[in-house]
Amino acid sequence: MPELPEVEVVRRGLERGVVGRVIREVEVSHPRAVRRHVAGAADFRSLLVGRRIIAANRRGKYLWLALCPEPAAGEHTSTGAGDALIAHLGMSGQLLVVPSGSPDQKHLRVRFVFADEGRELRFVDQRTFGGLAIDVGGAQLPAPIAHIARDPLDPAFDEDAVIGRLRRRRTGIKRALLDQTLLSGVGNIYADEALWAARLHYARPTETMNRPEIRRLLVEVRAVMAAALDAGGTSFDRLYVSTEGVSGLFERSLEVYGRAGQPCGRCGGTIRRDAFMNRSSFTCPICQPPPRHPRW
DNA sequence: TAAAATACCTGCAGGC
DNA sequence: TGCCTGCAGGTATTTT
Repeated sequence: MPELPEVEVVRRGLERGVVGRVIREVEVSHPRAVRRHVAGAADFRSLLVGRRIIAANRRGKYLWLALCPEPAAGEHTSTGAGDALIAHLGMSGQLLVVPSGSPDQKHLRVRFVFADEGRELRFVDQRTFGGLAIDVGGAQLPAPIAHIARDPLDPAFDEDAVIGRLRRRRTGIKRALLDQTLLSGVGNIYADEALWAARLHYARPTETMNRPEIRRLLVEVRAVMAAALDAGGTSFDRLYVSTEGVSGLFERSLEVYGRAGQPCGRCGGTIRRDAFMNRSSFTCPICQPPPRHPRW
């Protein structure tokens, strides 16, 4: 599932594969893929044809391609300054840069053809939780994602401010980690991995945590994300791949996620799976004992 | 106002 | 073989 490291791998692939190129044609084959573009698929297409991509950016798990304010010569009318093509991969979205003419993927939703007739950009999404949209004038930071907090790998991440906000919450620590308005980029996999590394149970009430404890947790969040980034991300069932279609290798390094019934690599305890927020949490019951007064 | 619950989706595994 | 159920989970929306 794409979390911050996976999305960053994709962003780097887009930087290599599509930045600097002019879009010649856009085919939307599944309207749900552009449902967040309320003006519809035809408008989506008309805003993109003739535009040059000038940057590939990321905030948390959102990506956006900044578009040149001026259209390419002889092509479409400009819509004004710096629009943005926003992308979210959801659970199963892929942005692939592939040779034009290569066979369509089963769940191909949107195809981008470029004026240079080189490789195509394809948005492929099995479960259609992801999607694309245009934000007019949003090249710097699109309005629909302005509420997303900075991630722990962002140089402008304000750790002291995040610790303060986290301690004012009245909820469980994992819920807080997954709240993208508090800090972004953390999903179910890396939340479980970082909590294991910090020896914290997911139901630990945030208001009982002191500053050094939260700081130590954020160190582990950063460490697990950086290691995953080095490995090219985590892939399950090939639902996450890079823009070149390559799976990540971090699954081999997971300590708890998806390892219910197996021994903890630190203490030998048996890793357990609990239902949590309509999904799963994996913990070592010895390294991560539940708190006396849990907040789920 | 904050926190929690729910809806949105498809493919697959497992049980019967 | 075919049907059914549960599960995967990020985000927006609704409810408490």
